[in-house]
Amino acid sequence: MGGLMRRPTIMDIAKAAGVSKGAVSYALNGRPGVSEETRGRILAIARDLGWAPSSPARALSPGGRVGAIGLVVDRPAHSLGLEPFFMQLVSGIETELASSGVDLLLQVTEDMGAEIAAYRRWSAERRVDGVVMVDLRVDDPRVRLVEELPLPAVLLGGPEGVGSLPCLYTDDAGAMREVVHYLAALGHRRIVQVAGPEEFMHTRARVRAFLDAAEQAGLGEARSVYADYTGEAGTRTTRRLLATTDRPTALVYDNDLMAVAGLGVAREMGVGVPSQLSIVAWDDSVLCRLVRPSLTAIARDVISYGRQAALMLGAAIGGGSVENREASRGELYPRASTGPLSA
Amino acid sequence: MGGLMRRPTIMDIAKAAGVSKGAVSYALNGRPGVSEETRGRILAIARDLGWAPSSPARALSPGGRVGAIGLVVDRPAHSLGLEPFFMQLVSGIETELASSGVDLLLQVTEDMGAEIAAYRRWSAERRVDGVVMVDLRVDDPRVRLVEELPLPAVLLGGPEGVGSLPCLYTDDAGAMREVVHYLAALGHRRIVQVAGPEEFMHTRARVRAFLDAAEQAGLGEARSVYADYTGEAGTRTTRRLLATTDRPTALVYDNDLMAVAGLGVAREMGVGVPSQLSIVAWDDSVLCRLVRPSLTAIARDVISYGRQAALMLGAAIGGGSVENREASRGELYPRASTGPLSA
DNA sequence: ACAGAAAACTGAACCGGTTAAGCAGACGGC
DNA sequence: GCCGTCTGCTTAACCGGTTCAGTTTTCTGT
Repeated sequence: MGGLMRRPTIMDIAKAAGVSKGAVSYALNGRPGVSEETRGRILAIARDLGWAPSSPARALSPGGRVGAIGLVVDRPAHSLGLEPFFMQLVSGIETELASSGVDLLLQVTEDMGAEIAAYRRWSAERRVDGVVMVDLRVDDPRVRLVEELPLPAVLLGGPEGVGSLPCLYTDDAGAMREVVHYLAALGHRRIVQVAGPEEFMHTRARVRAFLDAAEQAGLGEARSVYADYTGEAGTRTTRRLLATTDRPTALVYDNDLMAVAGLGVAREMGVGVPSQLSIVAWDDSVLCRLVRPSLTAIARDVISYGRQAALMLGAAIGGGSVENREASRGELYPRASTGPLSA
Repeated sequence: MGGLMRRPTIMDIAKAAGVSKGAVSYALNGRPGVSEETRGRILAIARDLGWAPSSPARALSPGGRVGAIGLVVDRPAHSLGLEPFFMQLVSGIETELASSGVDLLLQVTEDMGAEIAAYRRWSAERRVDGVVMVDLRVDDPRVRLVEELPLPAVLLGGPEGVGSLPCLYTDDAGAMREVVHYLAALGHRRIVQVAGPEEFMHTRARVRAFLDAAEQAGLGEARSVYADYTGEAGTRTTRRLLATTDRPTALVYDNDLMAVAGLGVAREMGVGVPSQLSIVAWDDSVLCRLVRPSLTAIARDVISYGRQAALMLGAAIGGGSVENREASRGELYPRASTGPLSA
């Protein structure tokens, strides 16, 4: 059940050093108010005792931080496990937090209502100092909520629709244009985007960029269909698309999971990849490299994306006003799933 | 930067209700000491004010809980994103925690040293009330550490090597025997297990069960090779195994990621699945269903695994002594990747 | 009507830190 | 010699809850 020794407090240190607990606090926090000699003695005792500051006690002091930030991931649990994006993001956030001893609270919810409840509770109960929000939506109710809550936040997405909140955004439109031009250059004319949920802002941006770029490239028959990022949706949608008489010759998926599902369907239906169908996945991952043929993908540096988000949130928590930032754009990695039509 | 209104405290409620803060505390916690009428009034005021208890303040009181538990995942970040197991586990843990308002702290580390440091810090700083530990190792240093720390814990794994800590274990050996018998019944004689890292206890258990069952079934040439769960390891190992003259006719992978990688290699090398090679994956996931051919897999109910772990940890935190439990065993789901040899 | 007990509530201490205010002693300047 | 400042430390209040020990009020029994 664990050791019995009471955790040492600054009072224990004070007694051992023969000073008051105020002096100990000054010494431990590197503030003036104690002589260097006393400070050294106190630090040594603290080390010997294995003292560490009580996070709740710190948080309780006026102006104190709880030393934790929150992240809510609102995706169906079974699809989530497969999206490397989130774990990578978590990983990136944590590398940044590690140095400052800040922890990450992760919550997986099944709907937006639960997500909103989580922010409310975290703020009201003082569980976190701030939150990173992902999957920005059109008219996102979270934006207004968090704006009026005492809860610093950084949005991943935007820069439109973020209200007064600082955001970290990527040039999805630019990356999408690159994809379309690449496919056009390979000779594809009937291309379809299997997009994410319509309510996501980044879906909007990508769809618009896809259609615009296609039109500009003279690909009249381009269109986008919405799906929900799950493998099932990828399967269903692809099956439908490939069953038409004038089936598309290239498909662009908004996440890797749907792309892999699509690849499976093509194989099942006897449609050769890339000989008869090219496939591009958004968000690269080991997954794209593991399947055969390996998938051409848009890769972004999600780890550094997470790090930057954590950095910005740290600044926002610190109280400064934070500038919006643009993260590095995704790059296209051509692999075996794309090519010119043959036969 | 967020609303300006100060968070309401029980003192605010006390003033509004014209009682002392002690009375408010009794009322809010459903304890005797206030009349039903006063209690009702206080609750109404609390609701109107949008009051919620300050987590740090609660934790600070003698015997107070911080209302959070921790989970450290010690896997390389890039492979991790793909293992549905962890997200499912997180998801399961959280469904159990949700009702009691307990939060989950997630930390992703790159090595065991960092993991141990995390437990130390969490315990010393009172960040969590307890932890769930996964991937139990042979002579696991975490066991002794956590035993002597004031830090309730539940281990996923065992029941050997868990010291005095409560654990939740699965009958991996039984499931493995089922796999071997299934393959033997299909006529396979040269089977190889691509196992996880040797230092994991569950790897040991599975390897032993695999070899024992194979011998019992008269499959003299069965053997196990260790890998590290990453796609790269799956690729490399499979390539090596399939390049031998007497190549195996069936491979059993210890996780889904390596299995998918193996499938890719087989395809690349022109080895038909399942006509010339059968593949079984441990831990089912959407991934196994998405690739073609779909992978035969051992599926466990990871969500309920997580829930049970959370439940046990809750009991351990509560102070009771917790019985070890056996979680439901994984079941074999035969799909398209296994079959008798043809040709 | 009044003692005694139970119910309702108050006041204060406590958890473990931070920090403003106060105070004694050393030092420097003139 | 005295005044003022600086250093080094102590005291005490505060954060927002919980809880124990009392105190007052109300109920009960005879």
